Amino acid sequence: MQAQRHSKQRDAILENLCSRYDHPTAEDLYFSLKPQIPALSLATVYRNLAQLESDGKIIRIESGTTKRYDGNINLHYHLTCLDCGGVFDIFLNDDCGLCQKAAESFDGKIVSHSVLFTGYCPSCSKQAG
Amino acid sequence: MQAQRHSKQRDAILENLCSRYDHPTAEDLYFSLKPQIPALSLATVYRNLAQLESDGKIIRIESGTTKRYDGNINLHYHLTCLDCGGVFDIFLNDDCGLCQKAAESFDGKIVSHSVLFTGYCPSCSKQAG
DNA sequence: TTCGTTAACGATAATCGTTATCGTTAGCAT
DNA sequence: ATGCTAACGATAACGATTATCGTTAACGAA
Repeated sequence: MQAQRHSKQRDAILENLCSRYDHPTAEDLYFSLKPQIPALSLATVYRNLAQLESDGKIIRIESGTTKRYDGNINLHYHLTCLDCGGVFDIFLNDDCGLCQKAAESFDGKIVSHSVLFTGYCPSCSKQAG
Repeated sequence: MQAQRHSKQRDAILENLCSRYDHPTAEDLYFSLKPQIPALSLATVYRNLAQLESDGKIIRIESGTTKRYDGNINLHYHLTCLDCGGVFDIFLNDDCGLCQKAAESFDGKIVSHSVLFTGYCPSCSKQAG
């Protein structure tokens, strides 16, 4: 296995992702970084997101058709708004014993977990209900 | 809005899905039903899965690239095996207070939730670890 | 500092799951 | 039986992601 080389593009992608809280798609990041790195290719964004994810530096959110990414790797959950389609963070103090209970009732090995809520975000729930 | 009509295809899809526990993809169901309904079209499978899902009769599992479906609509969670790629059921008695805690700490409205564990299924965890 | 190796890049073609289109079929109310 | 149109089957289109390939640049060794 070869050493991973440093790259401006990967740095920029990670930095951009960690500085925002809207859980962008690969394309969102691409357009966000394009002014800063005009020669950037969308393929490079996908490549680096995959790499950063397998390195455990970012999180992939499986929400609907398009994958979204999160630079916050601390334990937290997400909610997809049925109205605006946005993805929002939900911070709990712990996992509510979910992993322990799951480990007790499942005859396999649990490595990680993710929770995806659906509902209405603060803004949309105030407007309509 | 027009009334939903009955169709053999939809019946067969729902029945097939409810009789199995492997969380098949649309294509899995298509090939499974093809001998029984030779004229079946893959588009029909997709159409009916979407309809059954919006009717609340089945559940869609967002696991990786391909959507999978589950005929069991009772509360339970899933685990994706990192080894074999299969999706397995995890039954807990309740949601461990997840929804309540989330509602308390989130200024929006929560409608539903899903939990996806990753790890190793019983069979794969016995073989390797 | 220069050189050689090759990881990573940019551009773009290919892939693949899913959705849309459209002419035909069949469920069901009249 | 007849008419209306939801649902069908076949297939084209779509969109997100991945693979390919020639070029560029990171970085260890000379």
